[in-house]
Amino acid sequence: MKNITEKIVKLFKEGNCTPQIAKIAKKLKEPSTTIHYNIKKLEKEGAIKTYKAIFDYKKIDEGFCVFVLISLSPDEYGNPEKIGKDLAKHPEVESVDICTGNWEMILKVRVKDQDTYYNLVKNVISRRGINKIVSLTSLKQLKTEFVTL
Amino acid sequence: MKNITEKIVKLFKEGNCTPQIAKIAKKLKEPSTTIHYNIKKLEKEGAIKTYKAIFDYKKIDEGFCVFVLISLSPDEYGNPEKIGKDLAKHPEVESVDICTGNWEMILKVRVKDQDTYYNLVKNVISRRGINKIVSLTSLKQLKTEFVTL
DNA sequence: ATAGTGAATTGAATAATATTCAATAATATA
DNA sequence: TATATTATTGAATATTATTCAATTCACTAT
Repeated sequence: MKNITEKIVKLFKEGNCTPQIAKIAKKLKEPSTTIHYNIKKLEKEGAIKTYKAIFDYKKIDEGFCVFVLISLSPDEYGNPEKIGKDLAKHPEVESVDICTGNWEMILKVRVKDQDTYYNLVKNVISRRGINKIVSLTSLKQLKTEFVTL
Repeated sequence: MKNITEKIVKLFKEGNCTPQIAKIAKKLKEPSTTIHYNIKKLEKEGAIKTYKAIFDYKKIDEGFCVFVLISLSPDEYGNPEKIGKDLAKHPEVESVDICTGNWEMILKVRVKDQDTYYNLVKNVISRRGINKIVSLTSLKQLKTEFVTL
């Protein structure tokens, strides 16, 4: 037995999906060529970044979800994007935002369990330039990525 | 001219996409029927919730993104999901999480601009049961929904 | 070990869908 | 009003998903 599902999940996280033009056409009661034209226009304008799958993360071994509020050390205020882009490279990181307020950065992270998260904090998140972090663990997700669970 | 794009964007937020089986098959060098079988299995197990589009939100008039940390009033501690599910109904709300720590709930919200957000806070987020909120406005998004921008 | 069971893989045939293209219509611009 | 640009659409084609049946694989109990 090949373990294909893991590879599929990985591909689905970033894309490898496509619009259902025929179904959209039926729903909107328009010709499929019109829908096709408008979708391609949205893609060319860059309004649509990609098409991807949304998961029940518990079922793909990523049930532990944490919001990480990050306070940067003052010498990093001038270039928060450098740290942010580094953190964004990690596949466990769902989102990276540079923010206003008491925290300069917010991560949303998905891992298997608390142990895995602890290792991520030690090995990835704790680094020079990061002054303080507050971890808010999600106990229950009611909606993600605009999809109600 | 019909304004179809708005309707398409709305449909794409929750689904109306589908996997690209042929392309995945080529990437993984497996027969497309094998890929098909494995994807359908993931769907039946409920591991895949839906297939949808990811946007450059600035280009679809949702450039203002805020993380809302919510403190519930003590009489709501027993049933935070009621408020959460109500909030999840609103299309501006990308995610709703029940959390540990100083805040019992975290929202991620996307609207057009600060004015629209102000109205959302007044009309939707401020309600009985919500004790205190802290809004962390995203100044720059480096990664969203696992997609690097 | 091995027979038996259910699950996974796969090729061939078919059904469904996206895409291309050219014609027309609508809108914007000068 | 004339002209250029953009949007809509039907018909033809290319691509892709899906179905089905056959085979292989993995696991369990004897």
